[in-house]
Amino acid sequence: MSELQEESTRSTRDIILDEALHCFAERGYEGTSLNDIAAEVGIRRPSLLHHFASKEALYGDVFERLLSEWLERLDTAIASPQAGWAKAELVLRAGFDLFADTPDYVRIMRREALDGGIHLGIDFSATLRPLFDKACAYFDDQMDQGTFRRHDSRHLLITGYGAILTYFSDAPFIDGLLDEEALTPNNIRDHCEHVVGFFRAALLTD
Amino acid sequence: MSELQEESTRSTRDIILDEALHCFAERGYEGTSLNDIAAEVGIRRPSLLHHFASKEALYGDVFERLLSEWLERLDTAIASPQAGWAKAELVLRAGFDLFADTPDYVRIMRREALDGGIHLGIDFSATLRPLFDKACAYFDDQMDQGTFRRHDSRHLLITGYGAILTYFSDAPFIDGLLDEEALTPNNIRDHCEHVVGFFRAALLTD
DNA sequence: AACCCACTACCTACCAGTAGGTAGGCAGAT
DNA sequence: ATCTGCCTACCTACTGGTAGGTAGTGGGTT
Repeated sequence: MSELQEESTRSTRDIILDEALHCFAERGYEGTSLNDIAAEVGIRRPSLLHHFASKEALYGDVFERLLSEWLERLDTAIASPQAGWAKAELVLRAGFDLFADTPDYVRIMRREALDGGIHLGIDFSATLRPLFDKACAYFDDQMDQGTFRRHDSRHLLITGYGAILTYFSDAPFIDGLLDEEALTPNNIRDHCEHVVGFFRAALLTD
Repeated sequence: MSELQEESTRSTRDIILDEALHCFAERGYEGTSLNDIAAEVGIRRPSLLHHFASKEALYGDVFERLLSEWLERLDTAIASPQAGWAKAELVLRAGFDLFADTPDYVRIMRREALDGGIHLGIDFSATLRPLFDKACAYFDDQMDQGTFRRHDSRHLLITGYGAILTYFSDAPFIDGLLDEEALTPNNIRDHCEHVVGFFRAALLTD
């Protein structure tokens, strides 16, 4: 009931964007046909192409929403006035919350990383690059000060990126390893606590 | 010259398997057409279908080779008689070498994890499950003995899996972050050393 | 009030191109 | 003479995209 009401208030364009995100995340760009998306929305393919010029344009818009939302949420976390481990933990948890809220984004992001961004006109690693460099500088600074144990900051960040993202992107596979659903709130929290504890142990010398 | 000679000695079937692996890894199952593979081999699509009953069958055979090779190489590493951190490091490095030798396998594996194994009749997480459980038992044992710092062994392994695999699977994306090619021997070695050092710092209390 | 006009959102019908897969023929090796 | 490996020609199903038509809406004008 409330869902119907919600659908009637959301614009068709937004509904299409949401369903397209889900389809692309689930089956990839090539694995998703415009018919699939249109069917999910409840309209015909030509009607969908009335709102978006082409499949590529639709995909581009989906990805643009992703990047802007991620940048916004991560930027506010990074801008926090804390320092030392407290700040690293805060950003780590912010990233975790972000991914937990938008697992479809994580999966589509990973697919794009796998494909090297061929479906997008833009080079999206360039978009995330400033964030990456800022984080590198922070870790280097903390390691210079002796707050953190010495590691190669760039490889450290890539390791962290992989450790967090994988849990969400490979959820179907992890389900099979854990014999339970990876993406339940409880299991997400457990994995978050583990990663935080793991990074704390690796970075702090106490 | 030597490549031509090599191609003439390898059976057509093996050449097809190699090219299919590469195409599937690069562009995914849906993103790869049988024409693409056939063209790479230098034959027509119907000739390819003379060797493999269908696209699914070909993909299944590619994946079967992957799993058997991985299991074989990891099993020998795991069966090593060492103990404590030495053994963990040995397995870590064995995994790294394995992935560095077969980056196409890593990418196809990741795609399958993303898709939840829909292209395979088998549940491949079940195939890797015994290895996973064995590794869990080892870490639990070491942590009980106090050799390693206490962590949740299952989440620890998933974190490690993500940290190592991501570097290879997302290489195109990481290229953009590092401003250099991720998969050069030098950079692979650097990342390996980082991951080993990172895990050592997280697991050992010294 | 009645009419007209432009506009939006949708539809059916169609296009060319490509997908995976099949049928049948042909050349060379055993 | 058979078998193997490849070929061309063809099939059906489906892809992204287009053409053209049709309801319904909202604002002016008469």
